[in-house]
Amino acid sequence: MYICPMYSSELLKGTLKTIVLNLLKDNGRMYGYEITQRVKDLTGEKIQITEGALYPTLHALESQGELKTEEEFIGKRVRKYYSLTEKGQSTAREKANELADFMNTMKFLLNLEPRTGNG
Amino acid sequence: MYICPMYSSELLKGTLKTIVLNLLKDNGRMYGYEITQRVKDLTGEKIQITEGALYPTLHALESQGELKTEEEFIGKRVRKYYSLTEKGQSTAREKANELADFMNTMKFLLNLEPRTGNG
DNA sequence: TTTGCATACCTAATATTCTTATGTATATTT
DNA sequence: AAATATACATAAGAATATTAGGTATGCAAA
Repeated sequence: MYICPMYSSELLKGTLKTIVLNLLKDNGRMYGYEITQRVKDLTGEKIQITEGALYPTLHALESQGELKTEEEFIGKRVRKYYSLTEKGQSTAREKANELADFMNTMKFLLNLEPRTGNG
Repeated sequence: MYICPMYSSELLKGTLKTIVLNLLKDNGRMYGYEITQRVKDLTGEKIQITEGALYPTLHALESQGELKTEEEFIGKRVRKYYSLTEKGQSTAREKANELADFMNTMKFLLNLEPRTGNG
C-alpha cells in the first residue's frame, strides 16, 4: 500500500512520541495498528503514521519505562496492548506542554497570529 | 560554545526551512549569522539554530532556486546576504500555511484546545 | 600586546528519526 | 480462491539535525 501523507512529512518528525503518549493518555490502552488507524481517522488522513516508524518507537518507549504491555489473543493472533506507566503519564504531559509552547513560539516567529485587540 | 536548546530539539526538525524562508520574507535580506541571532532573540533563546544545520540548508535552498545571494565586504570580511527569489516567496507562503495547518491538526489530536463556546 | 570573545563563513563525522521495502501470519470479504 | 484488511516485526536507506572542528577578521579588556 502506498502512503501519501498530506504534510511534507518533515513536520511530523519529532512529534511521534508526543502523539503516541497522548493518545494512550486519552484512551487508556491501545495496540499499534489501532494507533495508526486512530490517527488517520482523527486527522482526516492528514497524518499517517507508518508502521516502520511506529513499532520501533513503541519498543523504545517501552524499554525506557514509559509504556507497559499486555498481550492478548484475538483468535490465534496476538495483539499487543500498550498503556502508560506512571513515568509515561508525566512524560505525556511534559511533551504536550512542550509542543504547545513550541507551537506558540513558532506562531510568533512566523507572524502567524494576526494581531488582536486594540492594535 | 555549548548550546543548550530549550526544546528537546526533536521538534525543531523539519521546521528549519520554513523558519529561514519566512524570516527572509519579513526582513528582505539577511546573512547566515544574522539569522541565528535573530531567531535566538525573537524566541528568548528557546530556539537556537546551529550553524552546522543552517549553512547546509541555506546552500540547499539556494541550489533549489528558492534563495539568491549577494556578497558584501564588511572591512576585509565577506558577508553573504540571502534573499528570496520569486519561487522562494511562494514556497515561504506554502510552508507557513502548511505549518499552521499542521499545528491545528496537532492541537486537535492532542486535545490542546479546551472547548470554547456552548459545550 | 596578547588573550579572549564576538562575528562570520564553512565542512565532516556522527546521531536521530523517519520512509520505503520486505517478511510473516491470521481474518474477512468478494 | 483471491484479494484485502488486520497485526506484528525488521532492515536498508534517506533526510535532517547535532557535535565538533576549521579558518579568519574585528574588537575590547587585561
